[in-house]
Parts: sequence; structure tokens; C-alpha cells
Amino acid sequence: MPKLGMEAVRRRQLIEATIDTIHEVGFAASSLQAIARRAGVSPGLVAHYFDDKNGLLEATLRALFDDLTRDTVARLRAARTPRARVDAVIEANLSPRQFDPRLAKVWLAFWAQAMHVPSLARIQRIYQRRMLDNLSHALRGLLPAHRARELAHGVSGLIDGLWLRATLGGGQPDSAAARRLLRDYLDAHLERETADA
Amino acid sequence: MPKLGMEAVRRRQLIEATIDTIHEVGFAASSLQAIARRAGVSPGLVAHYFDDKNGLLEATLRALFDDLTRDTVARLRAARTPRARVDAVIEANLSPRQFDPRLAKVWLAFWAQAMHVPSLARIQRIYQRRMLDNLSHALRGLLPAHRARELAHGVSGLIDGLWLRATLGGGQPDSAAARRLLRDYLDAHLERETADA
Amino acid sequence: MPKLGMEAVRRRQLIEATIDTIHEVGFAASSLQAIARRAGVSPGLVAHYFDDKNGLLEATLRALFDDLTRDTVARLRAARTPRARVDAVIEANLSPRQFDPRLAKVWLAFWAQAMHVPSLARIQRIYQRRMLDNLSHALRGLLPAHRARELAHGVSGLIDGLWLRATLGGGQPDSAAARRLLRDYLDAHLERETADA
Amino acid sequence: MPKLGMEAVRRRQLIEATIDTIHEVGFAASSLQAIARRAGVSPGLVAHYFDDKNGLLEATLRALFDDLTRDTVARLRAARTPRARVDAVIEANLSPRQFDPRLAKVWLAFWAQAMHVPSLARIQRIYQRRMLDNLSHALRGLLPAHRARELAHGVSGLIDGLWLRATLGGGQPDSAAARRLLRDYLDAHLERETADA
DNA sequence: TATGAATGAGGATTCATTCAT
DNA sequence: AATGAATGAATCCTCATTCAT
Repeated sequence: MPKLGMEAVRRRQLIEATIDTIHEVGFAASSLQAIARRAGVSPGLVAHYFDDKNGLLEATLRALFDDLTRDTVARLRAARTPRARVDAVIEANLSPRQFDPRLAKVWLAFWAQAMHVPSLARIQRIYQRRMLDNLSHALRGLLPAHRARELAHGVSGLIDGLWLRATLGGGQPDSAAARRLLRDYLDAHLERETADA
Repeated sequence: MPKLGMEAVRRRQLIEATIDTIHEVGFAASSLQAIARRAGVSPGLVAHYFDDKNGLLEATLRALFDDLTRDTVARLRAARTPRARVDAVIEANLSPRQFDPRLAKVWLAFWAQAMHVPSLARIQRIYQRRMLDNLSHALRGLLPAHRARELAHGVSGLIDGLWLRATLGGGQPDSAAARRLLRDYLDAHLERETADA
Repeated sequence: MPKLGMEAVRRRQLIEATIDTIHEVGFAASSLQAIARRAGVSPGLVAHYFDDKNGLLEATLRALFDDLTRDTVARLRAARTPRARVDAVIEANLSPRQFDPRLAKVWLAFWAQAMHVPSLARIQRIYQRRMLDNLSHALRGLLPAHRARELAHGVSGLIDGLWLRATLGGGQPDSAAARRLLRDYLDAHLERETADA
Repeated sequence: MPKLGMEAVRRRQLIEATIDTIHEVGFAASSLQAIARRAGVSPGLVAHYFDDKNGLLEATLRALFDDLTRDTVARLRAARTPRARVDAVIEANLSPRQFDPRLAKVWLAFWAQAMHVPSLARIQRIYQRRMLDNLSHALRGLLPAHRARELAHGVSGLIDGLWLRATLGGGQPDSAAARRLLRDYLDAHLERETADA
């Protein structure tokens, strides 16, 4: 059975199984055995590819994160105006994909765990920082620096909060409603700033 | 020589120990033995007062929740205008107490766990629903019903999001900054609605 | 089932089971499960009384050591002359009990292990040092200090070597033969020293 | 591109890695993967050359043993008198090489293990028997047969005991001191036997 | 010849829970 | 009311071994 180049396949397989398992039984009940069974491999194989359970968890969070990053980067690259760049960040983070319970529950489980596992905390901080920076930078095309920074905090807070409530609450508000609320939020604040000037 | 009122004392003792333990080692590593040791009682005692581990966890979340509810109710009772009632909800949910890592981390751990434990999910849904209702109701004094509902979603999302980012991110933004952002958010939207009229 | 004061009983029970297990299957194959099964208790109980496997092993070696120490002390106390004190040490260390394969194999397994486990190495060093000191001290009643020290090295070496060969070799020489060889060794050297003078 | 004579190289490589590993982490912790890693080969290769772990261990002990045998034979061949032959055996078994911790610890680990592994026990018995025979034979040139046999037991016991204490005890007595003690032992006993006659 | 993939059993340990006292 | 003894299942992980390439 041992074919060459299995590594990439097996890693992907195990990461997907980890996501599915956490989704179904929760973080605390996600044992290596359960994950391996779902992936259709023996539990010992995890050590072969990820050293230990923590290695697998870290790789899984990183995979989620990289996926979101790729989406964000693609949307940013296509945006031509400051406002379009702000919208790009919002669209990426509140896309239907991010509201898919399979992924959303896993993200949340990792956020809770990150507070006690350094390797996860590192990834989490990068996520948080990057969203803020992307928004700040885009908003600086529309507002003075300190106002841009402040509004970036508001936007990222609203993004995460709406996503959190949807994830916890069983779908309300959904992706579309969340994006609408964010557009409103932006419109209200940008109009106001303009009026001030 | 059973002392009177021992029950309340012991229950409080164990709930506090649960909070401290989750705060320090995380949800997954919070064993009954660890909690009992911290409370200075034997592990068997948990069964006596809470049936089993889940009972203790549920009681702990409920204690956190009741505390927040009491604070909210008190502030609402003191409010005299619709806007003051909205502010009361915001103040309660973004008070420095809610930013205390000892409590915040535990809340978050419970939110993540709630998705897989019905008894916790029930409390979580009540929390989410109640905040929305309180805000909706207050805002209906200022806006048409459907706009009030929508703004309530925004406000509660922003509350939870700012709190989440602060909890995960090590204190930024803090309680005061979060409340300022919410006041801004309200001002911007209420001005706009008024201008529309 | 849980009676008070079980601790001493259980500890003894588990230590005896450890000795029997190492005797029968060797150190490397002595799993906690095997030991617990032989003691008639569940594997989890080991943690209750000895923290972990190492704690049990350490307690076992210490029990062997204390037993030998008690025997040695009793014999030394009864000895009235320097030569009698030397003989006491020899008798204790080469008594039939020390040639009992059940104990001898376990001692040897521990000596081998001690080189890699600090907690065992400490006990081993005390054993080695104490035999040497007891012999040196007794011989100083018969010889000048530096000769006493040297002869003590020879006697303790011969004690351990004869015991080792008997343990490894299936009984040859036995306790009686070993003690005879040591008497000869002492006689030859003491005569010689006296003749020198 | 299979190189010629690869077999001997690989076998030697693996045996050396086994010795180093046992020396560093002890017998119980010496896994095949650890040994293979140190040898710079894959774990599967062990099966190729030694069938299984036990085969590798047996080959390692045999290598140690053959080395000692070669040294002993060479010294015996050079000896011209009975006493010189006795000294040859002592010199070989108490040479500085035998006090090198790298080898000494491994010998001891094997002795302990031999009591439970027949293939090792066989080698161990040959070692023990051969030393005794070599000494007996040489001493029969100086003493009556039954006295020669008895003294041979003493000498071999003292050899093993001094070596054991040095190995366990961190260097005391060392090779030179041990050989001196054995010379003394022989002198004292031979003088005495001669005087008796 | 040699590798790396893969297994599955077995290791120590921890855990929630139960129960006699 | 409260304890400490005890269990047995489940945890993660490591191991010797096998096999296709």
C-alpha cells in the first residue's frame, strides 16, 4: 500500500477528518482515534505526519486560516477603490462559506482553545491583526489616519460579532444580512465624516 | 454537625473553583479532580451537589449569566428614556467586569462548548435572545419597528464582536473604547434615521 | 469496599506484586497493568498510592533496601568485636534471603535501571556507600586506616561479585559457599597484615 | 547500486548504534526507531539484517563478548607461566576498556535482561563458565585441583564485583585499583597455600 | 539494498463516577 | 455532609513489525 508522495494526500485527509470530527462532536470529544477512524487510517499514522495531536490541530487551524487568507487576497487584488477594498475584506470574512456551520463551529472551537495553547494563539493573533491592518489601510484612503484606525476597529468588531452570533445562534443573521448590516454601518459613518468636513 | 446554609456555600465554592480552573488551564483540561482540589473538597462531593460534571458546568454558566442579568436589569430599571435604555444594555454587556479575563475566557469557553451540549446551548440562546429583545424594545421608542429590529442586530453584533476581539486579543479595545465605539455607532445611525424622516 | 486505613495494606500489596512481576517477566515487560492484575486491583489505583509507575518502582527498591538495612543493623548490633562486625555485614548481604531468585533478580534489574533513573540511582549510591562505610569502620578496629579502606573495597567487591554470579548463573556459588569464600578472603588478608607487623 | 561488503558495514553500524543508544537512554527506552535514527538508516532495515529486535540485541551482546574473548585469548597466548595466565584473565576482564562507561553500562543492561531472554542467557552462561574455566585451569598449575577451583570462584567473583561497583558507582575503584586489589588477593592466598604445604 | 508508509497492539496515565464509611 | 478508596474506560502516544516500491 505505501505509495510515494502520499504525504500531501494523507495530510489533507487527516485535516478534513479533524474538521468533520470537531464539527460533529466538539473539540473536547475529538479524540485522535475518532479522527483517524473517520479518515480511514490507523491512529498511529497521525504521529507519522503531524508528530502529535497538537501538531494536527495546529495544521488544521492553519489550513482554515490559509483558505480565508487566499480568498481575502484574491478579493483585495480585484478591488480598485478604497471603499472596494474595505468591502473586499468584509465580503471575504462574511462570505457564505464562513457561515457554513461545518467551518464556523470549528473556527470558534479553535478560538476558545487558542487562549490556552500557544501554537494556536499565534495563528489567532495573526488573523486578528491582519483583518485590522487590511481595514485600516483601506480606510486611510477615505479618512484621516486616527479615524481610519477607529473605524477599522468598529468594522472588524462588527464582522466578528455578527459571525459569532450567527454561528452560535443557528443562522441569524445569515451571510447576506450580515453584509447588509456592515454596508449600513460603513455608509452611516462615512456620510457623517464627510458631513463634518 | 452539618452547618446551616452549607449548601449555598459549597455550591458557590465549587462554581468559583470551576471558573478559576477554566480560566487557568482551559475547558478541555478542567477535570473534576482539578476543580475539587482547588475548591479544597473531595471530588466525590461534586456528585452530591451537582449530580455530575455537566451539572456543575451548567450551574457555572448559569451563575455567570445570572450575574450579567442582574446587572442589566438594575441598569434598565434606572433608565428613563429609550436611549438611556439602549445605553443600559450596552453598559452592562461591555462593563469592565465583562472584560476581566477571568470571566471573559470562561464565557468564551462555554460558548464554544454550547454548540455540543444542549443544556449549555439553552442558556446561550436565552442570552442571545434577551439582549436582542432588550435592544429592540428600547429602540422601538426611537425608530420604526423593522428598523429597530435591524439596528438591534447591529448593536448586539458589535457588542459581542468587540468583546470577542478584546477577549481573544489581550485587551484591545478595552471596556471604555468599546463603549465609545458603540455610542458612535448609535449616534451615526440615529442621526441618519432622523435626517431621513 | 473502601475501608479506612487501606493505605499500608495496598502499598505493601502493590510492592509485592511489583517484585513478583519483575521476577517473572523482567523489568522491561513489567507493565502497570500486569502488576495491578497480579495485585488484584485496577491499574488506576497505582496513581492513587504512588503517583505514577516510577513512584511504585522507587518504593519497591526502597522496600528491598530497607529490608536489607534492617537485617544489617540487627546483626551489627549483636556483634561484639571488630571481626564480628565485618562478619555481620557479610552475613547480611550474603544471607540465603539475598540469594533467593525472587529478590535477587529484582535487585539486579534495579541496578541496571538505576543508571538511567535518578530516583533509583540515589538509593543505589546509598547502598553502595553504606556497605563500604560499615566495612571500613569495622576493619579500622583491626588495621591501619588506609589498609582498612582498601580491604573494605575488596570485601564489598567480593560480596557483590559472588552475589552477581550466583544470581546470573543459577545458584553457583550459593549463600554458604559465598560466605565461606569471604571468610577465607578475610583470613588470608588479616593473617598477612599481622605477619607484616 | 549495491556496494560489495555492505552487509558487514551495516551490521557494524547498527550494533554500534545499539550500544550508543543503550548507553544513553537505557535498555528499556532503546527502541528500534531510536537505534535506526542514530545509525542513519530506516527502521525497516533492521529486519533485513537481524530479523527482529531480539536478533539485533543478541548480535550486539555477542559482539561485546567476542571482543572480550579476543582480548583474553591474545593475552593468554602471550603468558608463559601459570601465574601469568591467571593475570592475563584478570587484565583482560579489568582492562580500562571494560571500565569505559559506554561499554560497561551496556554489559550490565544485558546481564539484567539475560535472566529473561534465553538467547542472551546462553551467551551470558558461556561468559561466566569460560572465565571460571580459564582461571581454574591456570591455577591448577599452582594448587591442588579442588583449591584451584575454589580460588577461581573467588577470583572471578572479585573481578565481577569490582567491575560492577565501578560501573554502578561512577568510577570507584577504577581499572588500575581493581587490578591491584586482585593481585593482592592472589598473593595473599597463594602465599598462604604455600605456607600450608 | 533500502526506504518510508502503515498498522494495531500495548504502554502509562487521567478521568468521571460510584460507594462504603 | 463529606470523604477517600476504587474502578474501568478512554486518553495520547510509542512501539515492533510488515510490505510495496
